[in-house]
Amino acid sequence: MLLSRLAQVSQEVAATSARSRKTALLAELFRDADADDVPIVIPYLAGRLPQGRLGIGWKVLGRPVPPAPEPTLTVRGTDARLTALGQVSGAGSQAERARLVEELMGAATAGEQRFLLGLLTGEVRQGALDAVAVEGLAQATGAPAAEVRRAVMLAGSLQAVARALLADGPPALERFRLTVGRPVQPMLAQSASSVAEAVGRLGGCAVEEKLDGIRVQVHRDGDTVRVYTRTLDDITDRLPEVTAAARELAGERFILDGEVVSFDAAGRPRSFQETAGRVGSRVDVPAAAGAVPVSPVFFDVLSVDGRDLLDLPFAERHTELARLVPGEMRVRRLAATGPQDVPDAERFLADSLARGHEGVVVKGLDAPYSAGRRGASWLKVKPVHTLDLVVLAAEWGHGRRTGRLSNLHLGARADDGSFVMLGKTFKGMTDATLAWQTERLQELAVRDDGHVVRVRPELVVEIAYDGLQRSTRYPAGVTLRFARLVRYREDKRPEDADTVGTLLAAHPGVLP
DNA sequence: TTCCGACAGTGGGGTCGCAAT
DNA sequence: ATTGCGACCCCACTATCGGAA
Repeated sequence: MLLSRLAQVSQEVAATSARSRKTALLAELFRDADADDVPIVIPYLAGRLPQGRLGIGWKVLGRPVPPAPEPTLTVRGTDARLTALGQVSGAGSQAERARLVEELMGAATAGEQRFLLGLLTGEVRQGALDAVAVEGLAQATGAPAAEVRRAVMLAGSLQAVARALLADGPPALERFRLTVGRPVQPMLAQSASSVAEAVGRLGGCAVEEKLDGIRVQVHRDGDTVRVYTRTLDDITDRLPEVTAAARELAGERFILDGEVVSFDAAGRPRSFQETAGRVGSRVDVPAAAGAVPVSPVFFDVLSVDGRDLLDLPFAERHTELARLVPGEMRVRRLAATGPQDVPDAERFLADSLARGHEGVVVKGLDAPYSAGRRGASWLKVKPVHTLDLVVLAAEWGHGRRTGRLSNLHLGARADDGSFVMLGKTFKGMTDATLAWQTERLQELAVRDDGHVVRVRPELVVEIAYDGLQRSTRYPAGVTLRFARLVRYREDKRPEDADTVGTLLAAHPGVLP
């Protein structure tokens, strides 16, 4: 298949807002593709590179290259060039990659160049990611969409399913079963604002401690253990403690779901930053493990001794989990049966926070394991803090926010009356808010460099956040975690904003 | 007809590893 | 040694489509 065809369809998909039309366009494209094209076509359409990291960003994509007059690039040829490009390493590699990019761009027509640029910079934005591709694939092959979706979750890969489907048709879906050693997309949680709300929505449920670490899926088949992240990357080699822990368990073949965290000598969880830094360390794992040892804490089991447990109710999966994993390696939990247990659940949440954890997850006892879904049967409850801060500047938005001031720079008051930047946020804004603040902030503008508009510090915003974390970037040495706008406080003046001092006092222990 | 679940989009901060300076 | 960049962890929230109620 020619790249120009793909670029053309991508543009058409982006031009329509109707999902049914997007699906139809993709289905038509898939019907014309070879099975071997599809593992490339699908990630390209989602704005993803099958190679993963390539080491090319804005800096390497520098100057424009004259386009080719006629389309000659094929999808597979382009992929081969990018694969070769990704394998360049060592001294001078950046220059060599830049040369290869220029060569590729020179072979592309103007339309193909636009598409490739979007692909390489992650700006494809056509409103069709994997979910729409699944629908299109179902339409193209006559397979039921629900079965395609399930196969994708179990395969952990849309590309693999697409190739099999286009080569062999709907019967190929049979081959995608839960398999030890092949990661599946993990089940995710939605948020609830309180324990009472969560319990009310779920009825019979369990309340589990929410640990602030790295989600892991652990597969063991005899002596072989593999550890995968939420995005299904294999991190086995970085976590020898997890492999050792999995080998201690009584079962020979299983898949467990849990969180990796680090506890200090006193048994309190280390901060997310410390745990994540440890898990990210690849070069000298023994040294990193010595400084910050981690422990797996499991909360679900997907498979044991060849039995697929995904469709069992959570209560039954937990029974299997308790049989396989000793209590000290399982997450703390409270069994609840309904609204009468809310006071117990609230005490459990308070206790979890006192122990240094993030909050709780309330889980319906009847629910199956919905791989890859942000299902309504797992509800996380975390405390939310709020502050009144001052808008110091705003950044021009991208994509659908082009032409709108979007990302706010947030400042707290200092003792001398100046303002200290604590971080940024673009979350929590409706289109009306965006329109209003674009107008209002431009009235207050003192400088616009085309990216950041600095303003007189006059507008007060109420900001919600999940906690304070250390920062080397911001002057106070701290920044807000997951800051989002609640509302503009037009009733407040900058002198009424919160101070750095009160913020630090509210979160003791964040700074040494 | 209205409601609501699922999806896509818009980016945030931190840390690590690699190459360039 | 330090700096810049990209990848990959954690994540909240809104708008929209289209099927369910």
